[in-house]
Amino acid sequence: MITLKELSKQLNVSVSTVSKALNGSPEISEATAKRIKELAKHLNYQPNKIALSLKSNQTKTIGVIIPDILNRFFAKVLYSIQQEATNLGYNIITCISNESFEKERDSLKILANGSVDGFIMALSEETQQKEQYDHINEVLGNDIPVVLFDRVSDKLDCDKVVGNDLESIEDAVSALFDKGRKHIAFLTRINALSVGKLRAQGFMNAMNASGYGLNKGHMVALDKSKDIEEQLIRFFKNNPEIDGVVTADNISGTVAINALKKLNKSVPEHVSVIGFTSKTIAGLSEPRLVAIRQDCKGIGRQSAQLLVDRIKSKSQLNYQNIIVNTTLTEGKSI
Amino acid sequence: MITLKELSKQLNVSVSTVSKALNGSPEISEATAKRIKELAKHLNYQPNKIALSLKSNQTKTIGVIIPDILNRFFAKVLYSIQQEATNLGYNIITCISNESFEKERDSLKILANGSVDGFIMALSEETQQKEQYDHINEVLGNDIPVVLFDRVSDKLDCDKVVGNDLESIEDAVSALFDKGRKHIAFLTRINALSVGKLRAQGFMNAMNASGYGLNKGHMVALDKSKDIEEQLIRFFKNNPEIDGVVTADNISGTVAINALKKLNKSVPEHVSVIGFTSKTIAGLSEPRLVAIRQDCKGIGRQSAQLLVDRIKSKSQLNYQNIIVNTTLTEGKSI
DNA sequence: ATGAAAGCGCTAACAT
DNA sequence: ATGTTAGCGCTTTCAT
Repeated sequence: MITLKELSKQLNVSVSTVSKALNGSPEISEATAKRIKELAKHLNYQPNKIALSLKSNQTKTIGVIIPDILNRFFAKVLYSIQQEATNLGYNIITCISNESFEKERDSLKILANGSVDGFIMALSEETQQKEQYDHINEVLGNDIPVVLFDRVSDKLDCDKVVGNDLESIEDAVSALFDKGRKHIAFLTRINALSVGKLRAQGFMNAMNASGYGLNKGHMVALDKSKDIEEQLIRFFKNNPEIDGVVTADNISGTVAINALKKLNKSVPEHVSVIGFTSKTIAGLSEPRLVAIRQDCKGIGRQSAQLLVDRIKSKSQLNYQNIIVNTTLTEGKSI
Repeated sequence: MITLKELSKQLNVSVSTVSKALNGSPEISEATAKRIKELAKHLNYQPNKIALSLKSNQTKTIGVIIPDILNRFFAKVLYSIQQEATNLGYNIITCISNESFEKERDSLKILANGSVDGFIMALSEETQQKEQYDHINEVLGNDIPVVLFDRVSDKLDCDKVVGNDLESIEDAVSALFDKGRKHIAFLTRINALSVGKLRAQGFMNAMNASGYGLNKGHMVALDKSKDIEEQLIRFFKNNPEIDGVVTADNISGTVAINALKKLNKSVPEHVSVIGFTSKTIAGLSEPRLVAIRQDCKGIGRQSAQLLVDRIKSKSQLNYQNIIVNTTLTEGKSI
């Protein structure tokens, strides 16, 4: 690894001269500047990032903590964050909490030791259940900015980026009404999450606002530890009147289609189904699932921009709450 | 942020005394050590990572470069790397090359400026096509160790961790033979990749070794830019004798089942299908796809261990080539 | 136009 | 047992 010292030695000038020349300071004569730059290029000199960080007290890296990398939503947001961060001159350190409170807290603590300039994160499921946010407030209290996305909490005072979860489910239910469906089921595997609750609320709002009223028996909180398809088959058997399905998570929609098929109910002739998932997963079911799709790219981009703005402004005032719209993908399931 | 200096001031001792006390040096008397430790804990002192890195010339972080985060294989390996790295006291900085040579080269270059102690990476598709490895050899030449996994190259002299790609396809074809299948198709969307080539070779080996011989017309390199299902329907129509399918990538298996259904061929009665994918994706098809499954956890763990060993040993000798076995998942598609 | 020196936070060899 | 000092690689103020 080649350093300023090394360059200065080879050229018989001082370290500070080299530093200034390389940084384009007008103090240095053109002639020496040229010599220095040439040698630096020739030796492929790269400034030591660590030394720069120590000096400037900023690392130009962002800590990203996501609950689950196998979830396409988080994977896509992560990719988008990385793209935008790169554009803005930042690296990212990624930690996966695996929905665990402890892992989330530990990751936060480790990275808060000067390794990153700020955090972008979605709360783990366990954190949202416990409603314990001390670890995050401590970071915030240390003047390290945090941007929360998707999995957020009212109890936390910071910047946030979320989808329009509630409205998107309302719109989906409306779409089912438009197809003449009346007995609509709401399936969820994410009842414990903030977004899960919002989506459930959206369903209740839509049903209450309709003439048909809300039947709580048609809201199914699936047990993730058990076979989803079995649970759905049982539900559809016990509730044969169901002619429409809307789901809050990224897998129930596909499984619902399979379950209905096994009961000889065809989609969309007998039952219409709208899921909450990505285009790719929606394409794996037959017929193709109509899905509520998050703008992952938008969420990632906005989160990164918001955080970098916050890092640069150094102020902790006027926290923003950005809402990114969902879209309904094309499909054959309604 | 609280520093050693700050502690030393508050306790009226020197910085070095504080440092030694906190690091458990026997030079310091028990009494003062206790005082120091107590204040440190009380003030929640955390050693500054950046300063430590500058001093020790090691960052205790690993750069991980993967081609595609939406690919469950890479996502799982990434998670496993992170777990193992955490155990070994390392953080990870993740970069997603998005299958681009340039992005891969840039990421490597940025992180090689002292930001990481070593790399774990899978080559991007473009890199494997171009067979251009200068950027990696430069890093290696700088004595920064690199561990390659899955997407590797013979032209690169470094540690490697791969699955038993060739044998796993051979075994899958054998399993189809055992079911009485004779006209077996090989589907791939990853013909350009090193692993794709190995898997194709495995298919050819198996067919050649069998009494049935190899029909190259039964090997289909799918065009990723076009609709996969359409391509498959056309292929199955033109080759009605096909009674067995084995695939090299993580999505063709599911799509093949759907395509066969549309042609009123039932799986597994008329055609047997074995895919190359994760348990979760395999579970989304009806009937459940039998799949060759990589030991992602093993690959990640071994890669991390190998890299950390290499970092610690400081030697660049006796590169290892670790092979991690695949397994065949249960399903109903054969 | 160039260089010397201090300092970012830490460790460690070397005094005292 | 405690303190002084130098140095990791860099920037920057203050001489010269």
